[in-house]
Amino acid sequence: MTSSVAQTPIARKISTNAVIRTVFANGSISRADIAKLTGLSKQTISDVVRDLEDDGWLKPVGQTDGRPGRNAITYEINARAGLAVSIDLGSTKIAAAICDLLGNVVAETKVSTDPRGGMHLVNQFSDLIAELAFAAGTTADKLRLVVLGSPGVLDPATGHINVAPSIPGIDAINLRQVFSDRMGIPVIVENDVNLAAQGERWRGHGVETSNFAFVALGTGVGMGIIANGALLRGARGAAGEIAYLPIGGDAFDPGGFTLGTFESAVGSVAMLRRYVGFGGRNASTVADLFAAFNAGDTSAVAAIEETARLVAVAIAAIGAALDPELVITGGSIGARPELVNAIRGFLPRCTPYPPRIEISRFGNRAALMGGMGIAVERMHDDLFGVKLREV
Amino acid sequence: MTSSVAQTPIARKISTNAVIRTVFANGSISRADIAKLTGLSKQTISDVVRDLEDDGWLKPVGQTDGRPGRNAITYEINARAGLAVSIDLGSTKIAAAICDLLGNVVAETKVSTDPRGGMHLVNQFSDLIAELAFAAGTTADKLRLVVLGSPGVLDPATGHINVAPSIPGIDAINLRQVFSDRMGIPVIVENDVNLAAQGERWRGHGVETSNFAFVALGTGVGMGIIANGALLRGARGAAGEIAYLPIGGDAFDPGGFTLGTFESAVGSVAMLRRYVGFGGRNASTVADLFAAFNAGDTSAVAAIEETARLVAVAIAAIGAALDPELVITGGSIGARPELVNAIRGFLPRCTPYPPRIEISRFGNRAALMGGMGIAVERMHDDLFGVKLREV
DNA sequence: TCCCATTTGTCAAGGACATAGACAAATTGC
DNA sequence: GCAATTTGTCTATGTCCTTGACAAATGGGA
Repeated sequence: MTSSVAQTPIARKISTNAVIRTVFANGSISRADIAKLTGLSKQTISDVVRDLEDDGWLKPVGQTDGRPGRNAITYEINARAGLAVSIDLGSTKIAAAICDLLGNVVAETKVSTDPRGGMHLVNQFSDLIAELAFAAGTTADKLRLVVLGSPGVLDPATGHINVAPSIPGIDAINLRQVFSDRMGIPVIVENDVNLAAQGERWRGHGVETSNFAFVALGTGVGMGIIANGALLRGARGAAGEIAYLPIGGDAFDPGGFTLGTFESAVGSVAMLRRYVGFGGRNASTVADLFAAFNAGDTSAVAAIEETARLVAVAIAAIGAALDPELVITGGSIGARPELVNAIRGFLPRCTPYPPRIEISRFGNRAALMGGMGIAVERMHDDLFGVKLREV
Repeated sequence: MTSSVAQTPIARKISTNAVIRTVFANGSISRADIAKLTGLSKQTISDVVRDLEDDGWLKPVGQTDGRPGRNAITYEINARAGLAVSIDLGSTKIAAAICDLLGNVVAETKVSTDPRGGMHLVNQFSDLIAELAFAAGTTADKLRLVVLGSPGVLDPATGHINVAPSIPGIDAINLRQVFSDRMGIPVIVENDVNLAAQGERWRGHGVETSNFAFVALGTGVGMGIIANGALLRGARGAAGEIAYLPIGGDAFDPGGFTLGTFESAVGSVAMLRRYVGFGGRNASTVADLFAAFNAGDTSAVAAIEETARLVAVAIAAIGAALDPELVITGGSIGARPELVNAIRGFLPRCTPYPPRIEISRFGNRAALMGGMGIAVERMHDDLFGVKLREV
């Protein structure tokens, strides 16, 4: 960066941004082609590319040839110029990865969650990051950003995790603040299902659409919403908390009220209870239940069909409210094709405009992917974004 | 505008935008104060203000005095420099208004809808606009934009109204295109409930919040959603079509399926049928029903309570999906405080985080207000907006 | 009444950034 | 080897913004 005295930085910022975006979109490209694509003059492009190369963002990678005329030097993004961390905090496992400016994974790992929770998790995160940095051939001080996915409801403004029943002590500290202070870099905290939705938007089934929902079905249930191309968090960060949908039970029943009417009806506990209720005797886990289903156990078939019926009604409700083009399912139950096929069967019978249903492309890495997507996007914004002065 | 050869227009555009926004936010203001607020130099402000005054956007209105130092000339937006039309097309009435750049209503009227529909409506609109323009002391060719609110589901991309059962022939033509060609200015078509939500966001109960829903209850039911501060339309423009919520009946019942399960349970027809079912004999209209309620008719009380209970469940479902801070109710039924108070009573018993409930500030003018809000916003964008080149 | 501090708004000089066009350098095809 | 083509730099020019000097206008106090 030229150390200008803040004279007219905006024009150069816009030009720089256009150049970077063009290189991102086209991969290896010559200055002449950048000029053609951006509509800026050759001179301006040469100046901007020189600055970007001096600062390490771009690097020359080769030459054109085979066509008449002088050969051009081609440039690429220097992917290593920006590294960030994505962490998916689960109640039993922590997954973490380092990715570069282009979103390539340069190191990834997975460990058991420290059951003591609270500050012990912060220690675990920073150890994990040091290991990953070493594996990636760099050091932690070269990292620019951490995105942390966590279960629970969190305040969109402060990042404080208000409710996270499955992880002890995490709502007692401001995890974002503490972790950020420890690392010395910004930390973004986001609900894990919201991250999964972002992951699908970034490189999964959601790349083509701006309106979809990610529905996670497992021990608990949750939803991440992409609307108008952006994550929808709601007023208190509780958008997509479909555990409380008044479906599958009496909304005024105090039991369903506290646990969540819908979660009480379709969570893994409910499925197994339903199986037993139908006379099933061969399953004590959800995996057993699906095995029984595939073996033709009529109680298992009935339990799964009934669950699918309720999920279809929930998707109908979501469709009436949000009109998504697509619903992506994930989680230990939501990723089962047996269930999803059953849902696909019920859906057109309870809503006139059924959305498409797909199973998550990333399985249990969806939240990790989403964190990387957010990290890459945020790095681009921070490094090359054009911010108009707020009046 | 100086007729520059597209050299570096972006910096001046940004400065112009900052000046205009500052004058909008502060009303009558001097150039020196604009400079202080924007952080731009006095010289730049003088240049920009001169251009804006030459082009008619700003006008000098007075002088400061009473303080030491030379008096400053104060400037204001020339509100008349931009006029737009808002039309609310209903099945029985058409409301229309002309507003200026500041959103002041300069002419307003209301007529019966031409029952022949289709092209006859386009004729009616253009006649109406000519009348309004005359009343406002101007002519139709001075108008910049029309915003038209209509019932029905419309395609966000083309503006074509796909479903509008209560208005004949309107789905057979591309109303936006035909009307726009007739008027020679852009026409924006939007669902009327969406417009009502925009109206509340602009100058109603929604000014303080970025996440709320407008629920219209009347002959039919509908919802407009403001999420992250913007209207949420969904993939097919059907977001908020809560007629199809699987609440108040069996979602798999073919009857409720086609008409809409929720609408079949809480629309005005359903309310009156419910009243009769409870033994009521003194109401043939919704107004009668509320009169009977206020007279202590137990059947009316039961019918309205049951309706409120179902609406509360629907709001619980919407809350679980969207987490709005506020739900605004409107429409002939939704505007009744008797019903809304009953809803307020039920809501905390069926959801742990009940949103606030308010009755629309604008009654049956909500959609008209929303149209004006969109028109003003769009005029600002068109006239002073900064558009970066799309790479 | 007069003078001075204060504020407004213009003028002049200078820097950053963009464009256009000329031109040298490099490459392919005949 | 030469012409055509393409790349990338150099030069000239113009817009836009900033800073600092300065004239003009005003209120308050001696």
